[in-house]
Amino acid sequence: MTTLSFEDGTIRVDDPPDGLSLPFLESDPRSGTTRAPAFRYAALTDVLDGRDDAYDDRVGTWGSLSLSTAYELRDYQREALEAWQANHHRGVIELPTGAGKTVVAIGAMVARGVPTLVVVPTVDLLTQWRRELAAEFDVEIGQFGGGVQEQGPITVSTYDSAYLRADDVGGDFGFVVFDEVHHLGGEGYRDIARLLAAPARMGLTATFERPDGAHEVVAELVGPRVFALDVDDLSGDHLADYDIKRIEVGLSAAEREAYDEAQETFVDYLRTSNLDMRSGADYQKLVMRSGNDPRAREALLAKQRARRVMMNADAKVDRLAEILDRHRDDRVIVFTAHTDLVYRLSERFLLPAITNETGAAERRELLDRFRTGTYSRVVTANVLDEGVDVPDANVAVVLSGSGSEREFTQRLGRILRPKADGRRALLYEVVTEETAEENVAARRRG
DNA sequence: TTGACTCAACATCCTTTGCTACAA
DNA sequence: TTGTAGGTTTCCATGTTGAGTCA
Repeated sequence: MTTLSFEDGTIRVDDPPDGLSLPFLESDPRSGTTRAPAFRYAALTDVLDGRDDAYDDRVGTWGSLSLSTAYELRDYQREALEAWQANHHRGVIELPTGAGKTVVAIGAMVARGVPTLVVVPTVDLLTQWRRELAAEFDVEIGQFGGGVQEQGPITVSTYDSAYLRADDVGGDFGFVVFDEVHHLGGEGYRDIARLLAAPARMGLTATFERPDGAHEVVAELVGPRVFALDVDDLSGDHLADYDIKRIEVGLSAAEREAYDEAQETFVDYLRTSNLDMRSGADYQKLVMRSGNDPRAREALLAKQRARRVMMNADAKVDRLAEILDRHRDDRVIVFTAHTDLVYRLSERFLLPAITNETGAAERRELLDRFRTGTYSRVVTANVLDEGVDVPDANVAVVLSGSGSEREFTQRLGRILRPKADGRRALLYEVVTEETAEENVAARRRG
């Protein structure tokens, strides 16, 4: 009889029925068996069921869990859950930060009632999920990551640990939830989803699409986007109303000279080297050339000098002074692109700073003080963009940033938790005029 | 257990012009 | 005609994280 079993991230098929031919089924001459990548398990059983072939399934033996929740889903959360269920328990749900993605996943766990793996990008998120799940469910919550390797009926794992464990435990879960699922498009991380057999799959993110197009890979591994709401769909109702104010500043004479000089070096190289610069891929080409072409390298370094000048312009610091003054009674988060500037601002305005160099303990204490109101301001580069539970603020100042739509959405999301007094949130975007930053800013606004 | 360290992985990185092939 | 997409061969720098190692 045909037998299916999980083996090292694959589904091993012994004695396949006659005439069974599937594009993803490969014979493995070394062991004399037939195999499929584990993530094809659901498709494989669908075909076998359709053919009325009797088979012995030793993969889907994870049993069931009896779970219940006290959560009352909001309308849109219920819709999201139903859309996912209607798509055979696969797919990505796109909801803005603060819209309660976790709750949707909890609803799905209750509905499925099978051992579940939750995969998250950071240890911080791992802790949050564990806390939430432990409060909600009466089962042991396991953990892979942060120095702990304990499997439970429901287990929360970092992407890194999941990558290391997937071929081993990939047959133990009937449901997998990928938080911040856009990470799954990364070259290495996508293997996690390939090595898991779980037929039910849910991806959660605020920004599904990736500039490199890898969301298509994610859609193949987890399922297509089945439900999406953006910030504007929920603002005023479940999220705070907000305004975006764009402030343009100029460069000083010295900065302008430095910027123009560097930019000219860059553009000049493009002109004389037959290099079009229309997409990220073209930029990548320049990077490759710079490996053995000194002129290309010089052009690239010049471009970086120009970026530094425009993103860290002195006038931005002056403008920040005014903004901080105007919002003396508000809770403000200041974002930059470079850590240098974070420390410069921290010194000048006596702002608590958080960067990658800030240790875990110090970071926790700082955010705690921000939460309780001891601090009303904080300055950071990219640390607080994602995966950290950031206390509520109502004013964000984006002094500089990348052209990433995702980064912008995440930063905006930091001020959108509904305000008790119904106040509107406010995001300042400070842009250096007559520089490439105008393009950068346009790109991130989609 | 903690802290300092190293390493690997991931993400971003984009001028203003013309050319070609192809689809609508 | 008009508009739009076009294709790929290991990597300049900066920011950030998780895992692993060692004291």
